[in-house]
Amino acid sequence: MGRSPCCEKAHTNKGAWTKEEDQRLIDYIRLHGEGCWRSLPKAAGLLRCGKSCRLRWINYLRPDLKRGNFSEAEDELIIKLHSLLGNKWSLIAARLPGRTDNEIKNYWNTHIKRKLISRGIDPQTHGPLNQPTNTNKSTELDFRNVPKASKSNFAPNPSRDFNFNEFQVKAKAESIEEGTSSSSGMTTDEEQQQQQEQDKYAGNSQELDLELSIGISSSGKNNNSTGVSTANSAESKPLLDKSNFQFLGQAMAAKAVCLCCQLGFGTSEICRNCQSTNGFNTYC
DNA sequence: AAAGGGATCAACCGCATTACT
DNA sequence: GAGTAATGCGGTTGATCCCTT
Repeated sequence: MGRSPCCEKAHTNKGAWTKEEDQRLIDYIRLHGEGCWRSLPKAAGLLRCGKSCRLRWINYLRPDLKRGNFSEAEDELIIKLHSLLGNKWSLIAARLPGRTDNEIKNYWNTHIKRKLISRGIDPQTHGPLNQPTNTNKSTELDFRNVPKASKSNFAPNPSRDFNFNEFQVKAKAESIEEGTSSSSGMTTDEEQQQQQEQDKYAGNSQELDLELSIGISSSGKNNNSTGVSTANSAESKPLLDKSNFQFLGQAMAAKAVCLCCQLGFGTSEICRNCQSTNGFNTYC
């Protein structure tokens, strides 16, 4: 059965908001607060659908919004967050106070993409340009492509978290190593320049403490305890729901090796933190 | 001054997920 | 558990601005 429309389209305004509409929305939210967007337009006397009101408030009218140009630091932060999170604009926006997901998305598409391309960096993969997009390595876990995050259940488990930054830095280092293999057809000078940009970029990644972490459940008791989270956010949301976790599990199972070793902190299939009993390995 | 084209950004659309009954 | 409503998110569109010719 199809879903009913979110609003009575025949009786709603569309397009740009007028000052009067803005004021009505602001006044109403000041009095009653956010929430129940579906009933808000009627209550506020607006001929708009709830979605439209919500978007207008979040992206434009909210008092805590920071208007104006993005700073260089914000640029770099967005790039780094995007390399970690992909097009999860809402998650990225959560780490940039005063900026909205829509704003960041637009800014990415209009400015940062070009900036990265001029640096010789692929905006989607954050690897060198002209590199085959297929990163089909069994040991590589690409969280940028996991399905949309779920809001349910998957609380981080600090005791078993690993540092996502270290993971990312290693991934960067690997991609740079590949970039040096001179398969791109660039001249040596171009390669050197690109390499310098990438080195700078990878170096910055190390400086940035995003406190992004991934937690792996150590017991079957609570299978909701696994997730990637943005740990320093008051409203941090886990990135992995059940299906994502399945993806993660598959990726790890693709090569039976412990997490430390997957991340390059160990040299064999099992590290000192793993347990081996009766021929079965329990990976850390 | 006008036309054309690219850049920008607010707003919309459709889908996914969650909450509720 | 199934169906429906509400909300949130990411991709896309379209109006407007600005620069170049």
